[in-house]
Amino acid sequence: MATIKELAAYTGLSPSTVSIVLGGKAQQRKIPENTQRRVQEAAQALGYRPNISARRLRDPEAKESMVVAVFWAEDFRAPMMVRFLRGLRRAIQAQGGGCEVLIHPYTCGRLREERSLISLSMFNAAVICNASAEDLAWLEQAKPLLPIVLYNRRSDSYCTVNVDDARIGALPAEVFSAHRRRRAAVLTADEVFYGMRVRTDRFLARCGELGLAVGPVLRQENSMRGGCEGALALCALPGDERPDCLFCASDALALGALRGFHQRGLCLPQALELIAVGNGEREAEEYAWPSLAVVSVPIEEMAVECFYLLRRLVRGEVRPPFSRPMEVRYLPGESCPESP
Amino acid sequence: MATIKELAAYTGLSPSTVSIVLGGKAQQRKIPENTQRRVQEAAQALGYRPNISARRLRDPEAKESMVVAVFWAEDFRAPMMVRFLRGLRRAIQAQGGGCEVLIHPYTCGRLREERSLISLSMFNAAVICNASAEDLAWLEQAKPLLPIVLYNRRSDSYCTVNVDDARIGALPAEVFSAHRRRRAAVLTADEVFYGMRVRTDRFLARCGELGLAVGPVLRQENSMRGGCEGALALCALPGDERPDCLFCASDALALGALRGFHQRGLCLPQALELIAVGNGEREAEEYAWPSLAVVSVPIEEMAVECFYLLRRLVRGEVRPPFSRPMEVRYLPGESCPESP
DNA sequence: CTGAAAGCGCTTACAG
DNA sequence: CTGAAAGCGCTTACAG
Repeated sequence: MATIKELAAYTGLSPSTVSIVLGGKAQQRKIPENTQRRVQEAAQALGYRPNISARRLRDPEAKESMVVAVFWAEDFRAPMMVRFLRGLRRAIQAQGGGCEVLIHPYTCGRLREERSLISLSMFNAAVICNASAEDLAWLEQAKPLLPIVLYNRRSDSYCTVNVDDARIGALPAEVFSAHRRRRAAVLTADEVFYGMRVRTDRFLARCGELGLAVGPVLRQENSMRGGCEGALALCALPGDERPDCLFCASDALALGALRGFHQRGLCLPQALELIAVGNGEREAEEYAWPSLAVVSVPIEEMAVECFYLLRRLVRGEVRPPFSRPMEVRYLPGESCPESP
Repeated sequence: MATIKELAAYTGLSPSTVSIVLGGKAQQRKIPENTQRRVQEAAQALGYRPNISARRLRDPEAKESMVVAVFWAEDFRAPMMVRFLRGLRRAIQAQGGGCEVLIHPYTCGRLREERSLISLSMFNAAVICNASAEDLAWLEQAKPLLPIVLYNRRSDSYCTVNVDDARIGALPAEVFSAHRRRRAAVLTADEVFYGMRVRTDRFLARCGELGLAVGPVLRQENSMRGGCEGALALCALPGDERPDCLFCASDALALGALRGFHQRGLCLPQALELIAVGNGEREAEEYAWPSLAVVSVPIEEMAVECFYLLRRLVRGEVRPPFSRPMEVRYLPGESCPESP
């Protein structure tokens, strides 16, 4: 990678002149066309690429601004990143900017391979989302030296922003019970983090407490396809094993399940009430047919809190571990209406 | 913002020692606990925040890596960013990494306010997505000095990656005509860029060429809500004005329309065939009920091409303007099956 | 155990 | 019109 110094040597000009031309200030500094051309040709010939860090180091405006990395799993959870970034953006704008967002997609379970978390020279702080148990274990031991907030995970040594997973599981059970449903089923996916298990377990336990029978707990790929297959499997059950209410672990599963139920002519909510964990776009839930009843995960608000927590961490105003709990809300929908 | 030098002055230590402690190398350099504490306390007291640019400037690994900014509109198009980032990530991984992605949400029409495009000290190159006519006009005149690729826009002075908007409009007309449909309608939204108008105009023109009557051209908010309202409006038309085929300008509009048609008990594809511009997640199209027939916009592949073009631009291997055309594909679905 | 010095690549007064 | 010098904030040999 050529530097300005090298271009200077190559052209026989000084670094100052080269810098002026490359910075687009030739006009105001009255550099003749000819000199400009020499510089441009040299840049082309030597493959010059400006060093952004060096430029930034000199830029007084840039000094105030900090860089926050968002680690997000590059799997079925990718679409949820939109909601998170929306919240993050909101928080940054609310403080008048001054924060750049660096996206770091990563493979779940391989957070340890992300050198940037160790090198300390890529960003000021990081929000780590979607961490697996392995990733968390590594974090507990590696202890990166920069401010970190974990999104929707528990930790004894980091700052975290959390939802109450037990509540997410209990709520649907209570609604189903109030609606006098008799047999509940669960449509979920591989438990990529501990909270998912808590949701399912707590749903089942609460059903038990309320006298609801619990039908099958189906585990499918966390996608619409998985949801659709799950629904078809439920419809294939013999009549007495068929549930009349269903807890879906994600919007994707639920939306796919709607298709499966349509295919089989099963009528919601009459034959089956459905409540999903609302982790997708609200509009997709509302304009589904039937619209989805959800226990809504406030992803945008959680992103805002992640940012605030990070800021307090950077300023030394909070010391980890610290957990910021967030409320989940139950939003009825046609798949499980308020007054059935 | 305190610097290491200031911490050194404050503690009476040298900048070297402070740096060693702050870099987490106290152990290996045998700095006594006590000195460490002094440094940490000073950092706390003075509100020290490391300057990432300065660190990066010294990091030999970081030197190779470049920073690409993605400008994306923070409006109804936000969800499409997921597909774009997926493609970008794929391209970066294919070349073995060495590229950071900076997300720059912006307000459409206000690109001119993005100082980072002028300052040159924030990133090496940029992909500008969703630019409005105003934004494009500004770009043509302001001519930022860094490598820029425009996503899905036309330009006389920039490199661009494009789909054939005329083809996107013509294709559905041809399918409807082959299916012997008689009256076509359009459900679209405000034309936030020129290509959208081309799609609609070309659809209408092609219908005319093929002898298809054209019913109303409805303009709604580009969202599921808008789509739903559009569908309800279509159903409210008197019988002889009601279309039997519909071209939707986006997946969001189409998915919302499906709900509207369900509400009115309109049967797809019998009563009405529907083809959408496929700009959303493929899975949402396939698992809709009925599944959507789409003219698919290859967003991921376009992102890959944006990256390649940017790389060639950075290396001086291509000179703007240059347009990379991308193929669109027609994917039948239940809303407009191959053999009706 | 700690410090003085050099240098990463760049830009900007300042001087000529 | 162009160049020599200083300095942005940091880390790392090197010396003691």
